[in-house]
Amino acid sequence: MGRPRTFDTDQAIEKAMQVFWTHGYEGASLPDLLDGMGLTRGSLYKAFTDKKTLFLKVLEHYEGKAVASAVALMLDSSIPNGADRILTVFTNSYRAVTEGDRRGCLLCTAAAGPSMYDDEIAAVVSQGLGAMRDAMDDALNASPRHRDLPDSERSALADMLISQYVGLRTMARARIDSKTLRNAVRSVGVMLA
Amino acid sequence: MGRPRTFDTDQAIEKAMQVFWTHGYEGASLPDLLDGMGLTRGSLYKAFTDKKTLFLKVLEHYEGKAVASAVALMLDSSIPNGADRILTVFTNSYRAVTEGDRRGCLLCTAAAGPSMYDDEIAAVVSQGLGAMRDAMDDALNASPRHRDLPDSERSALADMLISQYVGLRTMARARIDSKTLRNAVRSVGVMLA
DNA sequence: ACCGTTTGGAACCAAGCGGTACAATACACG
DNA sequence: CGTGTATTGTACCGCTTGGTTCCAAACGGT
Repeated sequence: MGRPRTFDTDQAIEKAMQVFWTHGYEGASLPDLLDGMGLTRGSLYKAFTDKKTLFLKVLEHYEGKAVASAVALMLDSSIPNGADRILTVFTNSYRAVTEGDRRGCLLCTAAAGPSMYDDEIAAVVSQGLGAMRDAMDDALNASPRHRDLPDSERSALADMLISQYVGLRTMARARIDSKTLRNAVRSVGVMLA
Repeated sequence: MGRPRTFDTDQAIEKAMQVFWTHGYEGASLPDLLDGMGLTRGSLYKAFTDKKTLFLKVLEHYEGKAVASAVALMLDSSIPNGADRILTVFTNSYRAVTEGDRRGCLLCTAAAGPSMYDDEIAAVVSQGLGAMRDAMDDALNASPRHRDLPDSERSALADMLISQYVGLRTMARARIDSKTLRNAVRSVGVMLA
């Protein structure tokens, strides 16, 4: 009963994700979101409570999409060497830049911004980055060169790789020269080889 | 002639730097700055024109201080092995966290934020990170293990290291578990050793 | 002592923010 | 075919933002 929604919720979240991805959390104003999502204030607040709640939904959506696909790639046993899987994630990040996508990673941008002072947002962001890190660790376990490292050392290497990932995507957003990014990825490859 | 300033300009910039460092550029409101600098709107705008101009001065101040000292460390020949100098920069970043300083690096925070859409700010930030990168390259030239690498490979390693640095300091700001940061630094040490 | 300049401080400004209230609207159901 | 209910669009809210203006007070030079 009652008037039915004229928009699809998931689709609206997807569009909101694009806006937040481009502008960041605090950089995305309500008008930006309304415009990008194609709905009005009333509908947005009815469906998503407020901006922060919407952002949390968007973060979940991002994790279920971008993060999950990176994680899946790193667990993909059709690439036999886990180090190659990790390198592919880095290469993909670089290729996004060459294809004109300088938005970087939504999680990494959020991690750097003031929105991290909010505990709920911080928790979701940390969780997403943690999932990436764990997948890297698993991938290292499928790498001949790293499989036999002591657990603590392999785990530490995963920590270094997630940090490297955050740095790379942050610098992509910062419009750092793409040669620098390319070389950074190349060196990751050399290090893992 | 005329009434003299009752505050010291450099000191005011130093205080402004603390505010920007903590809150980031867009996160620092005028009241935040006025409060932290201990002066009023009239004085601030008379002395520094506007917020953005003040931030540019602050960035220069930061580069002349924090960046310059990191660069100096990486060129310090009293530490014979350049790789050790680089690792010290990373260790120092980690130690800042253990000492309760989660503000990260002013440049890295700016790099991730929307202020990078301003060309003047982007230029100064890129220049600062570039100075760090070049110093890392120089330090690698003073490392037995890297001195004899082909130029392109050593340069690519410097690109990877600056990216690693940005990632580490971004994650520090993002309140990522300090063990993760410690392990990332440890792995950098292993990689360079 | 006076004059000119520049300060510090508060009042003020328009614009933009996130968020709310409410009337008009459009559909499902009895 | 109403009637009820949820959604929609809009006008509006209070607050904060960065930035300007104005003036009395404070000082240096003559």
